[in-house]
Amino acid sequence: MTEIQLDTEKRILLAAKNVFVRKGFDGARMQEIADEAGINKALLHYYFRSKDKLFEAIFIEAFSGFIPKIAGLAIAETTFFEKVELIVHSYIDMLVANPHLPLFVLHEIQRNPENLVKMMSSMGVNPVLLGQIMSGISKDDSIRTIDFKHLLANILGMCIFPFIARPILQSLLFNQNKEEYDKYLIERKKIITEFVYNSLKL
Amino acid sequence: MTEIQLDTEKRILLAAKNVFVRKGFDGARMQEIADEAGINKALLHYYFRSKDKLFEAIFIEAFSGFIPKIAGLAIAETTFFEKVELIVHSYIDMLVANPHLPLFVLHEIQRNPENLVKMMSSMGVNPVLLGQIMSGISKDDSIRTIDFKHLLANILGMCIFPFIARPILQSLLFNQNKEEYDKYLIERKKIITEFVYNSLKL
DNA sequence: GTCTATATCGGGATAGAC
DNA sequence: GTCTATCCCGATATAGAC
Repeated sequence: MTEIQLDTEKRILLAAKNVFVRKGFDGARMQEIADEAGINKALLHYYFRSKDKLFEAIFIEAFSGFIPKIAGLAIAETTFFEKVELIVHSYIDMLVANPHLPLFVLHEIQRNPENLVKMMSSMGVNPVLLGQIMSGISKDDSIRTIDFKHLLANILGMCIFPFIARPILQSLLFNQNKEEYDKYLIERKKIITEFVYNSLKL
Repeated sequence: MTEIQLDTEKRILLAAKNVFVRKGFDGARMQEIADEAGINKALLHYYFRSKDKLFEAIFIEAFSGFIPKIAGLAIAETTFFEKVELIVHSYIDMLVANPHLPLFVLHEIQRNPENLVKMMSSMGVNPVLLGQIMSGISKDDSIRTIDFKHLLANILGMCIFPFIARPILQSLLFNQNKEEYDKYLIERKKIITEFVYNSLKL
């Protein structure tokens, strides 16, 4: 992290992100955030008026990182399978760097579903945009026909699942060997790309 | 539910399951469980000594339903692809009936990872058993070679993801249309089966 | 801006009557 | 077994000195 001394607000946001992501909203304690930021509770309320407000600030940032950056890819001058490879690789790299992000986002999204739609549209993600990408794919006649909605869920599911289910899978498949599991996660970049390729090529 | 009047303990367990699954351990309130069971808080502590104990009882049941029943399939006298189809269909049917189960289990598994291994082995799920299934698959030379660990994550990921990410995807892909999303979930039984088939057949 | 001290409240747990 | 009343701690939030 190389924190040569960030200003207080930054330190709070960093600490809050760590604690909220690890514990969820209900499990997180203002005291723990204060400790991790090297300050006291009162100062948290000085910068952010309430726990809710602080959480909101964290969540927006986390959520935007979690939504796949597929918009840009829609226009890119590459083949369909190169796009898939790019999505899978960059997404898994992001997850390796932020392994607790998915479960955090998914859990808190259900706690407060109303805010979701607002955040989505404020981020420029909407069904219309996705419809355009959709039609772009079905035009490619070198691949098998597949509904974009299903393809998206397939790819994201295969990428995300091993991260959110890590405690189960690491025990079930690797006898709790952490290093082996990290290797497994990296392997999946190639595996998933090939899996999609084999399934859709004609 | 047709509850013509279950005995108190059953009513508590049912109410607790609903509340815990909806809110998670930290978010759940003993008061809310009591209300939903039609009793008061004190009686909860009479039947189950603490919130932790009550949760434990719920979680074991929920967790065992969540672990795929793949053990029996290992011996079944069917082709590989028929096994895949059977797993996908029965698993998605289970998820349709219990849509909140996955996120609940996944979240609480991280809250208390130590208990996990015990529960796994007490349920007879272990790497050795999975190793046997693994070798059973690689023997089948009518399919492309794939590491069972990756295939398992692929299938489970594709099945589970649309359920845990429902609030995002329903907004992103279906403009919040609930009925359309339910249809989409059912469609996935066929889609996933075919996706795996196309990817692995030779 | 940052601290200590304190108000306030919610929620898990218990006592004890019926 | 089931209830009401209460204890008690922990956690958010605020007051106010420096």
